Amino acid sequence: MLELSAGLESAHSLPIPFADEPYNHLKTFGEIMSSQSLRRLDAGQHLFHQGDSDRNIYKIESGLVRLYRVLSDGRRQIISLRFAGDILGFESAAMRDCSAEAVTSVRLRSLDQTSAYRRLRDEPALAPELVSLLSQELENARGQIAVLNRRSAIEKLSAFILELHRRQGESDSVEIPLSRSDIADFLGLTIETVSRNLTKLRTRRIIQLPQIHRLLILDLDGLEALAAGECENW
Amino acid sequence: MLELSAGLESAHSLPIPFADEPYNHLKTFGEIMSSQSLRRLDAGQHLFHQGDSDRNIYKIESGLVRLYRVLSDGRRQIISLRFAGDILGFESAAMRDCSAEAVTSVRLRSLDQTSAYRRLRDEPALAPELVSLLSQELENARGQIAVLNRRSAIEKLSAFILELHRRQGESDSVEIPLSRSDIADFLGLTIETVSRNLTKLRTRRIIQLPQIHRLLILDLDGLEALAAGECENW
DNA sequence: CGAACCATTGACCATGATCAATGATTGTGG
DNA sequence: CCACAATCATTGATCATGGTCAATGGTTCG
Repeated sequence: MLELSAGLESAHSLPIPFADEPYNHLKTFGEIMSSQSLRRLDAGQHLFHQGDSDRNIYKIESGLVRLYRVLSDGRRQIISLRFAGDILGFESAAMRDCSAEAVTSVRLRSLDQTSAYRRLRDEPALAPELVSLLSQELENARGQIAVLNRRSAIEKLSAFILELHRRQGESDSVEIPLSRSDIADFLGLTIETVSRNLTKLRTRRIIQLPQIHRLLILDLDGLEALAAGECENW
Repeated sequence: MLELSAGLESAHSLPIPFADEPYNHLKTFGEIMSSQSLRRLDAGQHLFHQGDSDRNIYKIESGLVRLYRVLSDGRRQIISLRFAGDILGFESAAMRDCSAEAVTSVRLRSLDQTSAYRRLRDEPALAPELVSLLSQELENARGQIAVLNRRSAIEKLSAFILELHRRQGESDSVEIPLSRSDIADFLGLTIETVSRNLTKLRTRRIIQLPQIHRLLILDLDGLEALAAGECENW
C-alpha cells in the first residue's frame, strides 16, 4: 500500500481487504476514493512530475491543483485546473505527461491504479464510471483547445472568470486562487495582457477588484456577452 | 500530439496490473474491433455530429478523420486528426462533444458501446486497454493544447509537417491529405498564414512542394529545429 | 470552356508581446 | 514593529506577428 501521512483521518479509513473479497459496500469509484486516507499538501508541492512513473489516482477534497507542461523553450503551459471534487491521474501511461502541483493548500486522497484495476476486475460494473471520469477530462481538454485558439484576450479572460464563477456556486464574489502568472500560463497570454484586460473589465464596470485574489461580478450578462465574443467595439 | 509527444512515445504502452496472470490468451480491444464489419465513407461524410447521441466506437482502417467543433461565432476548430489504426469515440457522454468527419475516403469498423461494456463484463482484463485508449486521446488533446498556445506560426506548421512525416513512416515524401483551410483550423491560423509560411519553408530550401497535397522534406534537421523553436532569426 | 473553388501573394492594420518603470503586497531579520 | 528585500501586479511605450481585405493565379469538374 501507499505511504500516506498517518493523520487522524487514517484512523477512520477502511482497512484494505484482500483482493478476493467482495466490495459490495462500495459501489462507485467516488466512494472507493473517499474511503482512502487523506493527505495534505502545501501550496507549491507536487503530486507528481512530468516523466514520473507515478501510478496513483487522486481525488481532490479541497484546494486547487494545476496540471502543466514545461515547453522546450522553458515556458510553462497550464493544461488543466482541477478543483475540489475532481479526480485526476487516471490516465494509463508509463510516464506522466504533465506535472501536477498544488496551487493552494490541498487535501486529497489517492489510490494506486493496480488496486483500482483489481476492484474493477471484481466489480466490472464500475467500468462505465471509470470511462466517464476519463471522458470528462478529455472533454475538458477539448474545451480548452477550443478556447485557446483564435479567441481574443478579453474573451479568454471573461470565459475564465465565468468558469471560476460557475465552479464556486454562482456567487457574484469570485475567489481567484491563482496568480496573474498562472492565469496567463493557463490562457496562453502574458501577465501584462491579463492585467490590462482585468483593468479594462474594471473600468467598464463589468467587474470590481476589491482584492488581488478576489473579484466581484457587477454585470454578469456583459461578461457572458464578452466571453461569447459578442462585443465588437472593444 | 505534435510537439512534446516525441519524448513520451513509450507513455502509450499498456500497463500490466496483474503481472502474475497469463494475459496472452485474452483478446484485445483492437482485435474485437477488427472483427466488426467494414464500412466505407466518402470524403466529407460524417461519422457523427456534435450533439448526436451516437454511442459507437470506431476504428479507422484507412483514411483520415477530423474531429472538430464549431465555435459560437461560426469558426471551426479542428480538435484532433485521427489516422488509420486509431480508435475514436470511446468517450462516454450523453452527447457527442464534437463532430467527426471523413477528410479522405475512409474505411472503418464500429462497435456500439453497450456491446463493448458487455464484452468488458465478461473479460475485465480488457479494462486496462480501454483506459489506455482514452488516455491516448487525452494525451493527444493535451499535446495539442501545448502546441496551440504561444507558438509561432512557423513552429506550429513545422511540428505539423513532422507529425505527418512520422505517421507516414518517416518517408521524405509527405502526403498532405488536408486542405490549407483544414491545416489552418487545426493549428489555429488563417489559410493565408499557412500559405505564407509554407512558401517561407520552400524558399529557405527546407521543403519542396511538387504538388499541393504532396510535400518533400529537404532538410529534416532544419525542420526539427524550427518545430522546437530553436530558430530566432526568421 | 467557363465556373467554382482553392491557393498564393500583397498591402495594411490590430492585437498582444516585449521592454521598462513604478506601485503594491508579502515575507524576513534586526 | 519596522525596514528592507523580494515578489507580484499595474501601467506605459514600442514593435512584431499574424489577421483582414483584396487581387491574382491555379486546379478541378461540370
